[in-house]
Amino acid sequence: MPTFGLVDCNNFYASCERVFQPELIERPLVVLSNNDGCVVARSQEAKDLGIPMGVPLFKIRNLVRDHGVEVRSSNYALYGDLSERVMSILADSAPRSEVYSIDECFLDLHHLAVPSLTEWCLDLRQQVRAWTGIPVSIGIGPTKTLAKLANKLAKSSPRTGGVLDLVHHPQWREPALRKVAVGDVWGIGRRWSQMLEAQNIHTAHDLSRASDGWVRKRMGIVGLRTVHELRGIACHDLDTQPDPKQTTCCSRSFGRVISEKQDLRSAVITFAERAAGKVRAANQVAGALQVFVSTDRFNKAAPQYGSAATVRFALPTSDALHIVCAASRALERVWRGGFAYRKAGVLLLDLSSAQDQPRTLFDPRPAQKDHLMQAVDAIDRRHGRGAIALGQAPKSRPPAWAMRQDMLSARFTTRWSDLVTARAKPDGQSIGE
DNA sequence: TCTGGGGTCCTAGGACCC
DNA sequence: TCTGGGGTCCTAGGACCC
Repeated sequence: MPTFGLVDCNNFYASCERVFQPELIERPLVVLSNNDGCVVARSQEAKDLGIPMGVPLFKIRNLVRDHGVEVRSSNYALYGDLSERVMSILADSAPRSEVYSIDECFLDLHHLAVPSLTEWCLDLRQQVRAWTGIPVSIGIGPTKTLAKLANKLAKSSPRTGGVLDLVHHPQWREPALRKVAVGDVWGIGRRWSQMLEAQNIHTAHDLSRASDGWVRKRMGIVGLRTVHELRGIACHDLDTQPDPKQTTCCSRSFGRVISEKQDLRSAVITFAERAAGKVRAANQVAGALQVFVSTDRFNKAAPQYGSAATVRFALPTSDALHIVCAASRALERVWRGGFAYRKAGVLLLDLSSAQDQPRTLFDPRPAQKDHLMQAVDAIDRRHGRGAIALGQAPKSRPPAWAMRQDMLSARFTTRWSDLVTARAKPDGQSIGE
């Protein structure tokens, strides 16, 4: 029987913050989205206070004040780095693995010759914890969907010790399905959850017993796969070599609204440069570009406007000069004066590998241009993103559209200046700071 | 006052072709 | 009064994920 393991970091962003700020341990802690807008991660203590996922910070101000909740801005440099460390341990542990998200990894545990898979997973948990400081839970199932479900239960019931195996304990499968709400099943989002509840389907178990025909009609082939997976029929294999990306995006909400074309332009140009950098890092080229802008959708009093424009390149490119020029032209098409803009973004579309591009007889890409971009990328790698920018990029620092990040912790692992220092106390007894 | 960013897949409908 | 069938490609929108 196929045996999938799902390793999921517990309260990942909150756990990352704690690794280098031990004063946060056992305290209610939330991490915010960009612009310090919504709660995107919570420590267990914060969950216990009833702080929901995704709630805007201003709606829980009283809770934060009354319970001394610690608040941090998102620190993706830190989370990304710790994620890589966790994932490299996991990749070494199993013959095949799939990094599914910044805090999740599927493992192929099928051919693992160990006496007890549960014991083996408990050891792996310990190892990740000891080497990175990050706590994880592990669910095991005959399908990815059941591994996800087992993981959820492993995390929520302490007596599992953080590991639940539904492959070698098939008798636990039905009770497990009965315990999980239908909306918590992997692949069942808000809309389908509402629809299913209205049909008296409340748990994963109820859903697993729905008829194929009905599911196919109401939820399409995607929903049917989920139902089959709940029954133990694997529809999704491990994706060890994820397909190269088809699109890449760089977009932001601004720290405040913007009405000047020049400010919007500076944002769009910066996003275009960053998106171009991402595409070059993946050794890809883009066939087209889209710029989108919008006003503040939450401010019902203000006049609303949103638009997007697409520009196709004559030849696929990753050259920042081409991409910025195209973004600038696209902005001319979507810009309308008299609105307060809150968000903009640049999408690069139709990505393909930089290698297998057909060359044309009149190829307008001199090799020198490639060298210029390589130099730009090298400088950015050495001195940090944005160290070098096109002449069109913003001069004001911080730019008018800058994000709010008022509670940012240090880049403990990716910046020399942010390293934690350990120092022996004068009495020589203990290590502090 | 204050509400994230970056992706994937599927489906339906229209344009167009033979 | 009567007006094909089948295919592809493209796009927009809707569902989902973290």
